Amino acid sequence: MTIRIFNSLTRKKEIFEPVQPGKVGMYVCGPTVYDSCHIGHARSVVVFDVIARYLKDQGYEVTYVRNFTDVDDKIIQRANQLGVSSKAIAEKYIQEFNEDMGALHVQRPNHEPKATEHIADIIQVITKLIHKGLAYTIDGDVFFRITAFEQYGKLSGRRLEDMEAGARIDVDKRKENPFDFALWKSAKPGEPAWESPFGPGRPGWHIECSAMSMRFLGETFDIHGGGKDLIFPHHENEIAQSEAAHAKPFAKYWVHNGFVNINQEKMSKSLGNFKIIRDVLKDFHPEAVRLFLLSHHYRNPIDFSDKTMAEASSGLDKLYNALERLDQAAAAVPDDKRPNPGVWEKFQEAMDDDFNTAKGIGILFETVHQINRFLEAHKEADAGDVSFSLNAMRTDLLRIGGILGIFAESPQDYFAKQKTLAAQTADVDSQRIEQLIKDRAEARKTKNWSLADRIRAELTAMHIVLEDRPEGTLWRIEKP
RNA sequence: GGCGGCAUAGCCAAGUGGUAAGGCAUCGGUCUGCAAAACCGACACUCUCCGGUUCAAAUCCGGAUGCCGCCUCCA
Repeated sequence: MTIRIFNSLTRKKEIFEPVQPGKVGMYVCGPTVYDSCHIGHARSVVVFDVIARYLKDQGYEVTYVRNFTDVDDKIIQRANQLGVSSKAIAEKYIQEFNEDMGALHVQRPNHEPKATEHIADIIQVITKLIHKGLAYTIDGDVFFRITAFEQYGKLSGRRLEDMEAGARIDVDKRKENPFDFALWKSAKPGEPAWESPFGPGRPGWHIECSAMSMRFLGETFDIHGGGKDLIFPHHENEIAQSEAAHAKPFAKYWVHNGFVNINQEKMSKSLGNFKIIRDVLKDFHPEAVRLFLLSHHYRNPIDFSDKTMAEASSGLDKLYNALERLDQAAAAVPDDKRPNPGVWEKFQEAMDDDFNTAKGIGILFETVHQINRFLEAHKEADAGDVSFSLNAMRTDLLRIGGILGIFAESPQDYFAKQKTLAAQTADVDSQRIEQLIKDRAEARKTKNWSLADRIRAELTAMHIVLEDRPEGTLWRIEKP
């Protein structure tokens, strides 16, 4: 099996060949922990979660590292506003992050380093850069000298000359070049600081990833990931620091995920259209969120809205329905572990092509369709060969679910949870509804259909939908 | 000003040379006292427009139009 990955560095799909055969080192930029995580963070984390899961499934020994930036201007600012320590802010939001991602069934990386726990590593890299003449010190600040790294701009595809024309930020006049960036920021009153050979201070943003990736993955590793917005300047600067310091290639494959828009608008603080993960999870099942995020190719932008989420949610219902039918049909049959040639292989093919989860999900639905057709055609059948293929289908379905991070629940639990979710979301007088349903049940018992229908109409006007089942009448809020 | 991306049915979306996956919605059917849910079936002679390359293009090249992102903290 050959995996092909779109490499942002070359802007081409390339055949994936890890530095060490059979092993994958993967570093993904995690959040700066100064606020709650939004759906955009979720996308990045879920996308790389799936990539890690898939590589592991394919037999690679994966070392997955995702950092927390826990010292930074925004954290300090937030801490000062609230009158607490930066550390307290960072810890609060790291915990929130872990809760949110846990709720989304995200598997933990092998290492989740924090910048503040690797100050020594960071100082070491900076020292090396200074010794090599690639960085310079001014009043306790240390800057990287970008002109000393000839290939600067190779990831983002921009040249220094072009950028200067568009620069519209206040330039620190002390710097040799306006695009030189801080490796170390000298201590200021009220800010966290560490001792260093260059004086007390704290690390700049970019250097932590160079230091920590080297600590856990070595000087050259396989996959470096993050959101598209990190390409410049963050990843560009990481490359400059790391390759200049070690004189070796940094990451082989650069993988960047696209943005999440909200109702076709860019999500931003100023527009006030941030969607916090915990709010989304109040309305939707975590696996519906995953299915939504993975229904689009990871490099394309996606639009988050009630409509698109509701669609993903319906889709997940359909998948769980099929699983439930399959469980019932296959219940009496001994499990056969033989793989079903076809379904899993097709899914694998999709994933091998730059982790095309959207295509993979299409295959999932196609399979569900086949299963339903089969079940319809063999309603009475329980013959051995028939059951065998069902079992194999089920195995494949669950294996695919294991990559996408869905089907973690039994269909029964899933539908129970969906119902609770719907009831919580809606503001209804459930007592009154229950009473009306009781009245209708009476009417139906005496075959008073006209009264029964009147009650149904009344409930419909209240946007309540009824489902008469053998075990009783269920009700739910009409889907928007 | 520089760099990059995208334009596929009512909507979402996959598809980088071989004759348009999948989902949602809609319509028809099975089921039901009627419904709902579930399932089955139907649903793009065509991929923004114009030109070119090719036996063959949604897919490659050139141009036009429209939308978006990055160049500043940002997943």
